[in-house]
Amino acid sequence: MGVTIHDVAARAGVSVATASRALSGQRGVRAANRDKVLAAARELDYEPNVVAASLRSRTTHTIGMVVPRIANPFFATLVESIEKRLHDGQRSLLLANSHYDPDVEQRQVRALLDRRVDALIMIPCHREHSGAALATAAARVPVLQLDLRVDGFAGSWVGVDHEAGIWQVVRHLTERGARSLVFVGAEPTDSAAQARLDGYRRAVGDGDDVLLGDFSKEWGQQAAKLLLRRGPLPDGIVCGNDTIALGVLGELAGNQVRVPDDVRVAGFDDIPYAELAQPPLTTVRQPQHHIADEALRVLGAHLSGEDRTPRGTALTPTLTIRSST
Amino acid sequence: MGVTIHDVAARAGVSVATASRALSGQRGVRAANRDKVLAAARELDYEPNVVAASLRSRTTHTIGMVVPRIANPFFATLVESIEKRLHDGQRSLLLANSHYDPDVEQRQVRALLDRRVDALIMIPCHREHSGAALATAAARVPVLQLDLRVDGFAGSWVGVDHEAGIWQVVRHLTERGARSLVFVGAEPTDSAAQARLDGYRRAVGDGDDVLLGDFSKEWGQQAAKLLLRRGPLPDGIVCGNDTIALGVLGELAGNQVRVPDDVRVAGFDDIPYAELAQPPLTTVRQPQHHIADEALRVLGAHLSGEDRTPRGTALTPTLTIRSST
DNA sequence: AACGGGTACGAAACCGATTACACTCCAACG
DNA sequence: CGTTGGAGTGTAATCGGTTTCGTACCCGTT
Repeated sequence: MGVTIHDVAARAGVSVATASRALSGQRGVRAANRDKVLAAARELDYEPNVVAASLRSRTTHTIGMVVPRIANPFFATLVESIEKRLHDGQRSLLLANSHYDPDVEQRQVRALLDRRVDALIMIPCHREHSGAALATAAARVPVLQLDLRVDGFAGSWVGVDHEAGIWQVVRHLTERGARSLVFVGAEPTDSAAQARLDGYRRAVGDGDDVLLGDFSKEWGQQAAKLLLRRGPLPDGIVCGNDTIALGVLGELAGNQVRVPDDVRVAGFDDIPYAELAQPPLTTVRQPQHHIADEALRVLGAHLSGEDRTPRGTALTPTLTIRSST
Repeated sequence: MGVTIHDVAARAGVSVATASRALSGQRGVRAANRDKVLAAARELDYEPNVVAASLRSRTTHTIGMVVPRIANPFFATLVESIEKRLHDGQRSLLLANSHYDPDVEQRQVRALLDRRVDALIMIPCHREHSGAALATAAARVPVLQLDLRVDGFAGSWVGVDHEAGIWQVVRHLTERGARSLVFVGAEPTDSAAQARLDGYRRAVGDGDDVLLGDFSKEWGQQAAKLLLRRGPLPDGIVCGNDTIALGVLGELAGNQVRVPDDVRVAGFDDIPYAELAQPPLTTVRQPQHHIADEALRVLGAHLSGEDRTPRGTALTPTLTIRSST
């Protein structure tokens, strides 16, 4: 069952070695022979067995990717971009979800390494606890951290400058006349939460007002309730991401608070639904396609062995101003 | 480089055959030997080479999945559910994106087959043009269509009863007193678009009013503009999916049309952002986790060889009523 | 004519597991 | 007491490619 390279070689009247070389496009094969092999392959409808090739050549043309939550539209867009570029380069994507659990993440990394992926792209779900998994992976294959990163891990990373993003938001709100601000973010268990919080604190200076939960719409709703109960609203609410911001907007709308008249609200990420919110959400756009491009550029350099020196690349996000501010 | 099963066998003082049997948990190995092998494996930090095992055993413990668009939150949730269940069953997921292009889809299917996936889960992007890819795949491995399906293809399918969903929406709107309805859907290139359109036409009967574009927010906005320009609004707008509905809501809000007072709007899918819309969107909830469960149940039966008879499973979606109606 | 060097090619080793097959041992059975 | 049968084990074949290595050949130099 199944046509093998032996059949192709036999039909072309050459050895399997020559057939292999011809099929993989190596030089050192006379044009006439190469054509015979390719013709034979076509006639027999030959489908190379990638598994066998992987075993001998020790490369699977497969990249592993571990993501905290596939269903998060920001990550999903990133996955889509990466997958497209891999497919264009004849590689495949083994995708795993960590569910924001470092233990699951560790198991997923192990599973991917067992499958002998050529490299690993990881969005580490925890600033500290993702370190172990990342280290074991890095000992075997090139590893790239995407978007998030692990504290003190000396490996490559590609993402955006979260601090700069928050800085832009704060400046924008200040220019619009906001005097009092609140930051509704997430506990800094991952590096983005940390960087955004740091960015906010540095931008605002003393007397900063900060509420921390997680990156969910539920937390946004809850935080908005808290703010409403607490007394007079601030002039502006800086949210740790768009999902929180959407939760905040929803809760405010339910309480007849007008945005941006009564309070201005801004998010982070520019997920597709930010634009569709009522009012459309001012947010910080992450250049996901650039991130994906850059990620595969760096990873490609690591894979080809040209340049294995760890490299951190921070792209600058851009403020997207809409009517919520 | 790397510990092989030979090293483990040598250390345990048994043959590689016995080591292999012990490690894969087959019976026919004396307990004492099994323990020696497992101990040796642990001591040497043995990592089985899955690629070699796949070559010989002709099974990769890998499932391929082709999705029209990963970034679509509905599909992303489905992918996440499937991935979780596969991981629990020690399998991995090779993910591919077709970008709604049957040619790309075909190439992706080929790539997955080359990688010798054990089975294929496919959300076929086109009612007709996806048939060829699906057929070539089905000739080699068990195939399951998810959510969408190909006309006239006699293979298994798991999804929801789209017609019943639309039917529920129409009845709900009618009960709320809506007399005139419009359907804003997508050209029926995929089976869901087709089924939802059919469902609407059947539910409403003659004199139905239908606008067809694609499943994007942009089309929703455009359709809303069209309706506004056209004259008096209908009592209710039935949207082909939530993304369209969100586009419609956005455009209406920008034109001071009140929902649900002036016009009621309903969507389909219940993506996470449906709840966050202003007003929160009435929609048809697809039971994605049930779909994933059922999908893997059917696929599991096909894989184990117990039951290879094609099976279509239509789950019933449930209407989720929110303030947009 | 002898030699050096590069190209083309085939035979065979190799990647690291699984598994077919043969064999031994021992308990159960007639 | 011989026979049967199943459990346990090892040897070697096998999966289907890639890659190493040796050889043959060709061409240009000395």
